[in-house]
Amino acid sequence: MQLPVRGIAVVSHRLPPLNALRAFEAAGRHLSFKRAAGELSVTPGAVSQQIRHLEQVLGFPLFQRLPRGLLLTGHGEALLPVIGEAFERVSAALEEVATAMPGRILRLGISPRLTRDPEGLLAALVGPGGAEAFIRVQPTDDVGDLLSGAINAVLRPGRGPYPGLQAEALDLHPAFAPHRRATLVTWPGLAQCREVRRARALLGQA
Amino acid sequence: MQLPVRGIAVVSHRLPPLNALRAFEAAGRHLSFKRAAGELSVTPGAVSQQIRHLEQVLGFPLFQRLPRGLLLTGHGEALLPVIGEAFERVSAALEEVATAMPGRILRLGISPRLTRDPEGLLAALVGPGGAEAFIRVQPTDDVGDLLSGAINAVLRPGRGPYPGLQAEALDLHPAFAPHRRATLVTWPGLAQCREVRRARALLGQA
DNA sequence: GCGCCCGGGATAGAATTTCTATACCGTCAT
DNA sequence: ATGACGGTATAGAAATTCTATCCCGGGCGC
Repeated sequence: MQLPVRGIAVVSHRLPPLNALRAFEAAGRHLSFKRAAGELSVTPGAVSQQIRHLEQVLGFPLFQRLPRGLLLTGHGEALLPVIGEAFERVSAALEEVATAMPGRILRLGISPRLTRDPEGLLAALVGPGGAEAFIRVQPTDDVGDLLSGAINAVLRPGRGPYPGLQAEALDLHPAFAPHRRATLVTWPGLAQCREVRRARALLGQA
Repeated sequence: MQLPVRGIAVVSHRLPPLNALRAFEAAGRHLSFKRAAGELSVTPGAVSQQIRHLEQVLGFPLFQRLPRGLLLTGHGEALLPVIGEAFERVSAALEEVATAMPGRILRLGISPRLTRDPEGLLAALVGPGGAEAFIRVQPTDDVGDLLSGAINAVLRPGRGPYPGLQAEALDLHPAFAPHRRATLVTWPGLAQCREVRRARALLGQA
């Protein structure tokens, strides 16, 4: 009895490469491989490759490449809402069920203008043990670090604007005194995930 | 600017490993790693590993393992319909848009009792060129070949039953004369995909 | 009661996929 | 004219996925 041969594209389900769909969804939402890469914490080359491969599997282009950014083709426009909603529903269901995903680490920048000791402040907020398991802070307020994928969110003074990003004004926890307000900036694709919501709850006033 | 470090599980989207979700969906639908493997054209060990990894990422079990087959846990039951529907929607959208996925090959068994020359018959049905691009026939009516993943569908005389599989009675194309009816058996996860539908249209009476 | 079959589990290593690093390109702003 | 920007291509590294093989416990047939 012959088992399936690797290396040829057999019909194994009705789905194309799923990681490539994830890259497509993020790139379609941002209309930018560079920004999708930042959100997914990979390099822009990785996203470019994934999309190129997906287009080959499907047999048509999904994007029209511009000098700065992308346009969706008709096929791309037809697919993006469906893929986006599917991922949204899966993600929401997992958020409901998976109270914690051990091993997932939120890399959070905290502006040096807000505290000189981000790790100390974090420890003060969460008490001993606990939250370090899901968050890792570093002293930066450079949105460029967020865009490049070096961090996943950044707490910084100032209101923005932050085009293409999700920014939320927070009333800061008293531990930040004398600072009272700041903005938590993250990727739209991460804004609703559990770790970001927990961070928001920790850093803000209850 | 520090790019993301490989090897640690960073928050990169709200989704766990997508291939593992695919394995979960198939295993959940069949309540069997073995049958899921058959549908996905991988080995049962691959499915077992994928699910085990997914359970580690999520932090809880999805299945209760039995000596013969599986039960879904409460978490597994909560997730399966959502994941299943999400994949269904994605798949349907892709079926709508992707009129052909170059490179996808349907491995079809045709019973030697229906024809001694399955390739010749296939050529007669499709005319020169064309369909070979998506279908590859071999002379077998062994449902075990389907179950093991060696083929994706089988055309055979007889009505079944075929528990856990999708079976459809066909009025055969006159090229099969004197045989007039047969059953096309495939996996439920493949039954609606384009290649299977095209095969059904080719083999049956218009 | 025993032996065999079955489906899941574990592990080592192979194969494939995904990613990074690097250099390149064309366009745009200065 | 030049530098910055975002996409592209490629080689090779790293990670993921898979296969092969052996093992296990439970169920079933004899």
